[in-house]
Amino acid sequence: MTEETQALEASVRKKWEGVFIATPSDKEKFYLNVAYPYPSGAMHVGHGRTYIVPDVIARFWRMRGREVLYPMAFHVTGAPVIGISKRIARKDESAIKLYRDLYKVPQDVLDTFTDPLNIVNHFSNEYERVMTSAGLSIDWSRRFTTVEPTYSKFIEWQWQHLRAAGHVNKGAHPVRYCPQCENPVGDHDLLEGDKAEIQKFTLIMFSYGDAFVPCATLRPETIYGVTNLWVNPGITYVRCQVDGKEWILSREAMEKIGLQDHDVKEIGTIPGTELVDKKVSHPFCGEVTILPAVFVDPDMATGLVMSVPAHAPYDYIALRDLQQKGKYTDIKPVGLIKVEGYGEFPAVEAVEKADIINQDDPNLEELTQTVYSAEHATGKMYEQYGGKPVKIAREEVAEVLNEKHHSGIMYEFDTRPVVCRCGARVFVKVLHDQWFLEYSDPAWKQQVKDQLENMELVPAEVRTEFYRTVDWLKDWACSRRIGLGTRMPWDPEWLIEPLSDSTIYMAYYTIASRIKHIDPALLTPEVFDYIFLGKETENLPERERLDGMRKEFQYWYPYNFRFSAKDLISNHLTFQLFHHCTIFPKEYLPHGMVVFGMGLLNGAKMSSSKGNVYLLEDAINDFGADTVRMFLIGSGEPWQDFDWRNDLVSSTRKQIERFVATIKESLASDGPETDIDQWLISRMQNHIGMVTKAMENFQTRQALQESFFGIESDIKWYRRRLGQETGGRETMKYLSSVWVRLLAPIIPFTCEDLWKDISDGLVSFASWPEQDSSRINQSAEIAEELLVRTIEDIESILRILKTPPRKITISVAPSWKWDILTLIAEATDKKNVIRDVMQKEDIKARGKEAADAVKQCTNLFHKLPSDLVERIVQSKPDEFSIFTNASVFLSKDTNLEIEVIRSDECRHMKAGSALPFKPAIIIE
RNA sequence: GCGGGGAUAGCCAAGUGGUCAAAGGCGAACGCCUCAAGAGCGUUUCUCGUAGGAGUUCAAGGGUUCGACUCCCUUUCCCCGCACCA
Repeated sequence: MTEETQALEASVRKKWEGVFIATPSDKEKFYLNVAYPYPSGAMHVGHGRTYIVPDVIARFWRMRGREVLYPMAFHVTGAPVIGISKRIARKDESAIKLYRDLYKVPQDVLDTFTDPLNIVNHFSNEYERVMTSAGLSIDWSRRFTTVEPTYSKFIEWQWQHLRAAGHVNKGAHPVRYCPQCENPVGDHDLLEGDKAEIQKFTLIMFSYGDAFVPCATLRPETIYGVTNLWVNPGITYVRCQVDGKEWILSREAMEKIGLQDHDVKEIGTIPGTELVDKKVSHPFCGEVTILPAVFVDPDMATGLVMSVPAHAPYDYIALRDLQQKGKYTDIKPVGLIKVEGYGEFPAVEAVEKADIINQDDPNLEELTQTVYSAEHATGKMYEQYGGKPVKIAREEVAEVLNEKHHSGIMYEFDTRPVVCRCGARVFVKVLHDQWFLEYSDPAWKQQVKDQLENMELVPAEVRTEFYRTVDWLKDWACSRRIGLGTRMPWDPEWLIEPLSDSTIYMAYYTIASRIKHIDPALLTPEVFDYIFLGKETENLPERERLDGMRKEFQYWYPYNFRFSAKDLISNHLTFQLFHHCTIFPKEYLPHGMVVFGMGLLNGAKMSSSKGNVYLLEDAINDFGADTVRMFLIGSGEPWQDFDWRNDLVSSTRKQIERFVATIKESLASDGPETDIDQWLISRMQNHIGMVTKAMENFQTRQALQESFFGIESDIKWYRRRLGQETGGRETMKYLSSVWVRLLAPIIPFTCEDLWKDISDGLVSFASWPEQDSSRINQSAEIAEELLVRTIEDIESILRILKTPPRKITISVAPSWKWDILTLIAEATDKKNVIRDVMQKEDIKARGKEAADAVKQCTNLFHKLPSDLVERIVQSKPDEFSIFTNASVFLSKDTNLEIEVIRSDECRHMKAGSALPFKPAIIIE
């Protein structure tokens, strides 16, 4: 960025200090907000777009005379910064590198990062500073963080309402858990296994004397087909007391079970070999033998497997291997499921058909999948086992087993290993006393769906995704042990989960600047009930202030639009609807949402951990804020993914410079007004209309295209038409004033600076240009259109002409050809129009010439844009005088002599081919 | 795997039945300007063409239609989400 730009931006920033503070007024309001950032690191250009797009919209509506509120706050609740501060405290290389080198945190500040609050405080300030330098017209007086006592009071109030509405309930919940960190771990905390899902196994308890041998299965309905158990003879199993009963299982399994809501105590060991050939029993399959098998993994579930050879390929293979050695030949598969396309023993058939040789065959895994999904999809239990579809039987059998036959649940990952960032193995742990938000509640879901029905969603395609998310949402565990945040008001052992505390804060913005002046201790639920719900209670404190807040809330709410990237559809954006529906009355429910695409950097995903980021501040320093803004806006519509490419940005800078030069030149212009001015002014009306419409629809890229390149190309033509002359004084003034205002939302620094030479006040608050239909000059536009098209044709001919040209003759079509075109254009029956036209006496009289003309005109009709045909047919431009008037220009432009004639007054054979709006061109 | 959204010229992207060889921007080439470079301006940028035209294109294949980038079906590939995490 040049020093000049730097100085300009600094001076404009000064002018903007404090001016974007939004205060309720007589004007209509426009309240937009964005998902607030979690300030754990520096902003990159991807964040930049997230906040710049809404800023463009905010600036647009401000200029259209709305009272605009664009607030910002910081989400500092949650666990990530705690991990970061720990890593920095223990001098973790990669963490320090990231913060010191990439985010450029000064060493003395970095030293304070051992306290997580210092991290978020530091970056909150950075965010505000960088956002300001990007020109965001944010009302900073409403800034807050989510750990301020005042905000916590607001959260407590919200949660009491949620609980009163019956949406918060207690339960147990399986989570990924790191024993070393003593904390649940999320995807981003994992070194390995981030795709692993928690599977819910049913433990089938086989009796072995007084002890249980638990086998874990995903298919409890197959218990009827169990012919034996599998044990790994190579390992040593443990005997332990689980909830007072003796179990035999692998050591690994014992440790896992211990995390899953069971009281576990080891009492001895038993080698796998000792279990071989022992009998176990279960009421559903009788007495079966334990057989040896090497495929049994002690680290998978219980380390003991029940065998259903009729329906499980692995089991069948293992059994076959033994039987081929002449052992256990009395064991026969027991079929229990009828499957389309298979006989009595699907697994047996599948294995034999696929020529599986032994237990190590790599195809076995896929084969198992095929058989399992076939059975799940179309399988039906045999009559003696209930006759129900597998899908249903599975649930029912599990239930019976749980209730009457000591079965339980064991959770296990579907892929392993799962490893925490700290290096330790991650297990499934069942957390007790978890609080849940019951998003599964159908009635609550319905409220959200009803609200979605009334909402404006941009782009329209996201609507189905929202509905699907609502359907798909299950209960959400909303309490945490670790992290920053607000405590559950009725159970202070727990913190409120960070996504759950950020659902209605848009309402808090409306009062954020005023509530700061009240002692948090006074902020009882009754206070918020009054502010947000208008519910009176006696002896409310600070009544005057509360009234002010109540008024302000009523003025701003509901918000008009919420902006966010599309990855938040499946959680935050939908959660906030649930919460709004519960807390607020109908008239305060959200009005609309705009969903953004994602950002790429030089074609690759932006990722701080991989170092593939470009900091917004660096971008602004390198190119200037307006260039960054214009590039981001121009790279795609908000909902499209965009790619920041350093190599393409610098041309944006040049475009802005070109714009500035044009405006300065225009303001200095003092020529007389000519006919062509009418055209330019007319075109401007067009652009104003288009830009306004695009902005109203959040099509910021379209708005930029129209306001920048659309106008620029008109100016090019205007200048070409003027030749050496200077532009008309008044026209140029008008153009400058309109153009600067149209671009002000996108490149506000540049426009603010230019505006001081155009009018008083700030362009940020200047009125948006109005389309003035009285200044639309149809005939001027048509005349120029005709000239442009004709020049294109002339150039096209000159290009392929080898002989040097001397003179151009333009021959315009006679009026009877215009009649033909008009008839064609106005005909309702386009198919038979040729015949109908030829019926006309005066046309018919012209014979073949007319027939050809009809054909050509039909052709022309299809080739020209339909709105243009309509306009020219209506106004019937006088082509002869248009070309005559422009002949000096044409002659200069082509550097050739120009003659304009009427085709019926010329004998040149080409002259007769003239058509309406497409004169014959004769170059000699 | 499941759900949602996509695939248009070197790149970004507009375009939902004839107006389309397909807007606009970027990039590139050439010309003008200049001592020169850059900027600026102009032209070109699927192929062919000594007259404004013709031919082949809009992921691939098939279909509907007088006519498809646009509607339907199938396939391939890409992006987003799949949860306790911001």
